[in-house]
Amino acid sequence: MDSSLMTREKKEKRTDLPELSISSIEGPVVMRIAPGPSGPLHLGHSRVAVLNDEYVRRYEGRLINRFEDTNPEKIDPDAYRMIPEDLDWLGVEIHDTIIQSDRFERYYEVIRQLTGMGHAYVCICDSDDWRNAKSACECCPCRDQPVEVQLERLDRLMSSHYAAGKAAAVIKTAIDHPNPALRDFIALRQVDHPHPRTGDRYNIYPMMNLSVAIDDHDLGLTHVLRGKDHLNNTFRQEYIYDYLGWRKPTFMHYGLVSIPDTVLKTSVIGRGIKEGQFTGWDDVRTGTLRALARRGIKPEAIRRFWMDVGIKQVDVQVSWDNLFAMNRDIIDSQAQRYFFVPNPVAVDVCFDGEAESHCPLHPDRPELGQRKHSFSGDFQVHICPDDMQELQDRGMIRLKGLCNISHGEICRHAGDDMGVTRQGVKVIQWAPPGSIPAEVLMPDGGLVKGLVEPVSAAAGDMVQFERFGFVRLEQVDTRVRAVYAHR
RNA sequence: GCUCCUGUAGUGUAGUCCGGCCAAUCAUUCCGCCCUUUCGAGGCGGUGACCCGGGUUCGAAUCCCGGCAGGAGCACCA
Repeated sequence: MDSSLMTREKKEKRTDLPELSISSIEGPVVMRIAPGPSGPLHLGHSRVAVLNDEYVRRYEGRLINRFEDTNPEKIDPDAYRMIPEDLDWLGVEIHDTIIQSDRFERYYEVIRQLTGMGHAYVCICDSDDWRNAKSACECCPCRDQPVEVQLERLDRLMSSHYAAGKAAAVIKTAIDHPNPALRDFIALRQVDHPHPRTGDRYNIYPMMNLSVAIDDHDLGLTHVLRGKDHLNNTFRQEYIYDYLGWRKPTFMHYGLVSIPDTVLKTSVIGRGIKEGQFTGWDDVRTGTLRALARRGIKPEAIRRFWMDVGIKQVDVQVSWDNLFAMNRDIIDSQAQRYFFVPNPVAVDVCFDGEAESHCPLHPDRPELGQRKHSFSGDFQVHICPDDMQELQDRGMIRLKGLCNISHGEICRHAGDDMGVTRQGVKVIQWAPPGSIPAEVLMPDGGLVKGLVEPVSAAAGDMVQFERFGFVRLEQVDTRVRAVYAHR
């Protein structure tokens, strides 16, 4: 038996998410993620995906991906393709996919049913008046019309008799509910905007509280896990469950996520791409999963990160440090080491002899072999400006894996005694003759140019540029292009 | 304004339901030291927190009350 299914002892450390309440459900656990197809997924979205996925795996249940595309004005048609790609990259296993724009008839059926039961009405008041009445706990004139009138109006609404914005189907809750957010809510309205999937076949669209309640019920969801920004939506949706006598899933709400130092908002990124400020959905200045993937952040690190954060209702601020630490832990043993010299300056070294440098491709894995460079007589290497300064100040520096060089009137090979490092001589990376032009794309969008020794890793690999940071190689041929991940 | 949710180190987290083993866990950050021909990895050590005030109790991070603070919602977005 899976030990995680056993009730934990009081003093036992929690290493996992808390248990789901499964005593009251009959079949398997069914959960869902419900992205709006307005763009690709970003780091914030990945939390709900990972957590749902983890639960479904643990209980051997099913995970449904539901595209919530009931607002035709906010849809990017590419998102229907990009989101599954992103989920796949994250390692989230989807057992079923449904699209809300396939289900308009069902939503119409339910709103008609609710109207017939007297739980919904069609309001044809000015929307401001309706809202103002609500905030004063008062009904608008439409609310108390008899059911026959409401059904008639619903027919008219459905046949576009009213102009968009002039009428809406409204779910009754309690007009004097103490929480103003819960007094009557719009369920259905007309939107005159072509839908990328259904064109102009439908122009009556459900609001999310209607479609979500219906779908969650129809799909047999047992648990709904989402952000607590949906708390009031849950309360609204529960009215629909209650009116129709539906059994409710267990609702769980985790705290809000704030992610510093990055652009997350899909609409902002989309606009930025159109206007040329961003290079695309994978622009490293954004927090999309595509951007993180490009930087070499592994999906396993993201998963570990969200598991560590858990499902508490406290708001959290994402710590890039923590995420990077988890990523470093994953990639460190795989990443080959290379010398990259940013903003290189040449150093001519006076030498009459022969030497060969030896640096391991990975310091902890000698079996991977070494990078070797041979020297005979005078030679030239490149080092970065800070190290040049150090060489001048101290008069000596050690080229890692090769030799020491001294700085006087001219620079000289100064032997291979490693003991000098104990006297504080710095050990630096250097670019041998035959190095390749390289540029590293930094998280702020800037480019660091330099030289890198010949690289035997391939595009797509993570490598560590020693004393610079971990990068993901994007191009390796006559030049090297890489994207900075973290230190 | 109203309603709801939440307050443990810089950040994330454990403990809170069922009060004592909590002078509070783990990770990360930061600072030392060791090791290492990287500012990576590894090892050792250190700094650092129970929002405040009352109450109950022999005993409160944990239970109760009151403050305060933060967040969310009050959309014909999701």
